[in-house]
Amino acid sequence: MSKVFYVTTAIDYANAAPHIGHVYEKILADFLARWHRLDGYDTYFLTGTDEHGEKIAKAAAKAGKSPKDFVDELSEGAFRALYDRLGISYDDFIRTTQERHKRYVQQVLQRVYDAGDIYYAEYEGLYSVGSERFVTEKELVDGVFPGDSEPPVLRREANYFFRMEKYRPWLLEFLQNNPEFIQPAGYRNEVLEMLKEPIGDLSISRPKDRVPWGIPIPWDEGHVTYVWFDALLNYVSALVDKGNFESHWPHAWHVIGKDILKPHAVFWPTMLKAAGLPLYEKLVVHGHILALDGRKMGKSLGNAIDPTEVLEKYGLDALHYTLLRDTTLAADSPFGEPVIVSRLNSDLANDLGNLLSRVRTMLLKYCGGVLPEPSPADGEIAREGVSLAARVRPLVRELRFNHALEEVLQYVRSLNKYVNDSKPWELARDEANRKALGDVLYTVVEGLRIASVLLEAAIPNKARELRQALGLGDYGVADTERWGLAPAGTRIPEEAPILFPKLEALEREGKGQEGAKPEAAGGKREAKPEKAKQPVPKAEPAPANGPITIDDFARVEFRVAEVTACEKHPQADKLLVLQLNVGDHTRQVVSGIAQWYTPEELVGKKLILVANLKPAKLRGVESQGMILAGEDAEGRVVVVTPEKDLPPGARVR
RNA sequence: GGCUGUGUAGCUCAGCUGGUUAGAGCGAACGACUCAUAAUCGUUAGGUCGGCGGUUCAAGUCCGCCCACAGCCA
Repeated sequence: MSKVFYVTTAIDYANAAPHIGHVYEKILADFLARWHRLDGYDTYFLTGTDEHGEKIAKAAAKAGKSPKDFVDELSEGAFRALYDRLGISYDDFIRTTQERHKRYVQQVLQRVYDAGDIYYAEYEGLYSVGSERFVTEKELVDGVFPGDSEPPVLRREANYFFRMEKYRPWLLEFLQNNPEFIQPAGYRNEVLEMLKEPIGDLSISRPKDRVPWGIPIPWDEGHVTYVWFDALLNYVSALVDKGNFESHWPHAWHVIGKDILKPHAVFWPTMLKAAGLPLYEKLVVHGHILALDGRKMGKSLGNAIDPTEVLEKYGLDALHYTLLRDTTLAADSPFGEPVIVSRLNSDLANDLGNLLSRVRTMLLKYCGGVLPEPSPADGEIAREGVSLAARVRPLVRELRFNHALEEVLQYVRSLNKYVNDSKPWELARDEANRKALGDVLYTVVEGLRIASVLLEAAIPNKARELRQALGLGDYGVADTERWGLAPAGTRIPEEAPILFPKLEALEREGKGQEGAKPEAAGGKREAKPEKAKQPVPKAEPAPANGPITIDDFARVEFRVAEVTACEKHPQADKLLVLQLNVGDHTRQVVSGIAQWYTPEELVGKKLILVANLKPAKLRGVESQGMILAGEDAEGRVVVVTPEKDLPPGARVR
């Protein structure tokens, strides 16, 4: 029984530049692809871009380009170029505007039509151009569909519909009988919930005169295929084109974001069923990447990570490793540069890179740069090493990538400990210990060989560099289950670059006060957090590093807040604890103004609150923000209040 | 409003089908060592496992209610 693995990512909608979320998903899929290749699977990895639809036609028109030129530039110039630089090891990059794809979509449409599962019907309703679908009154907020810039328009259309509802009972039963089909389980529950009620039929076409940019319906030139029937079929059309449909399709794992769960978990299986095609094997759903403060990333919020920038700054291996190590599929994960820096420095530079460095130095110094002949293996390190793959493999298959990597890192740490305990530098002082010295160094090299292979799917370039620095070649996962494959007598290179240079400088981000920034680099010195930094709110002489931009300013959220209650801090005589009414909710804020105000005189006052300051505990009491105050010539602190009355919660800008 | 999930040491999180003194990494303190990228290794951190009640010989681990947060749906 040969092992086959087919992995896909969602195809990216080519209407704007790629962001970190796109990158995250490709890295997840890349990890799976690389792991399975290393583990002896006949592996095929597909990614690509989704290039049809009204939104693209509009974006192209706005850019003054033809749709074709527009998507060419984004698909090749932005998405594919970025993925190449990221080392995404795709085997095929499909574009839905390619002939091979269009041909296949038409074939399948015709087949389903002939089978009677597609019908023609008229429909009238509110249509959101931004979201490319009909919406209901209920979904509108202030007359606009959330996320759109324009209100929906009334449209009357005749479209083709796919009889999706017909397959609902079948799908529900299938999912109940196949708990592993959608992973992680939380997303499966959501789908089961959706299927408890009618899902309706799926609109699969648009009139061509309105949306010319799409694949024509084969039996009706007046219509083009609507997004999902077009896009989803890429997973199959790419295989059919290369002739490996039969061999690979039944082993397909689709990696997707939770935002497109329904199309993949509901539309797609029913489409496949109607088309008489077998189902894919597994749906791998991931959450979203959030900013470090736990909020959504967005250009307008100014907290988005630019993938190109972090790639250049930290390298692809660190980016891959960190995104795999510090996220979970089951939930949204906060991510940012401090995470990368801290993980890069501790795991990759200190634990792994430094271990390579120390063993290389000793080999060069004590053994003339030649890997010594080892004694037969019997130690703990060898036993642990050869059994490591057996522990990592299931973790990968269960999509617990963070655990899989941590497992290997633990082994790396045990190698460092082994070196410390064995003290090769002492053995080297006495010629009588030659043999023991050689055994120790060989053991570490073997351990590193094993670790490098098991980490290779996450740090593809550096794993090979590591082995090259030891004069070693490439191995598969199975080769880590045997001890002693590093050939004795191997000569290691005299020179090798530092594997993971450490980052000393942590970018100044000016994130909230004393926040959760993992004090990454520099560490030891004198970076004492300077505790009890009481924020006596005196106009905060913000590090005047030149003027700030309007965007910087926009990140601060000021609101009017009414003091509803106030008391002295139980453990600090300079602090007051204020309860504030901020319109729709209340806040507790600790402020260092006890010398200037009594609790009584503050109650009822309206103050200005910095509402999005990261919460902090001051002497054990939580402070959810900060109030504005100024200081007069005598050093007296005065709180800021609105000149005329403003309602609690009103935004100040 | 309905459903699902989350809430464990300062921070990020492990803890499968209930069972020895609740774990790891990071950060911090102290110590050891010098082959190494001021790296590594060891020790220490005394956390009501969100709250209340229940089942049980025994509960972060099961049940009920409540609180907070998130997601999905309406």
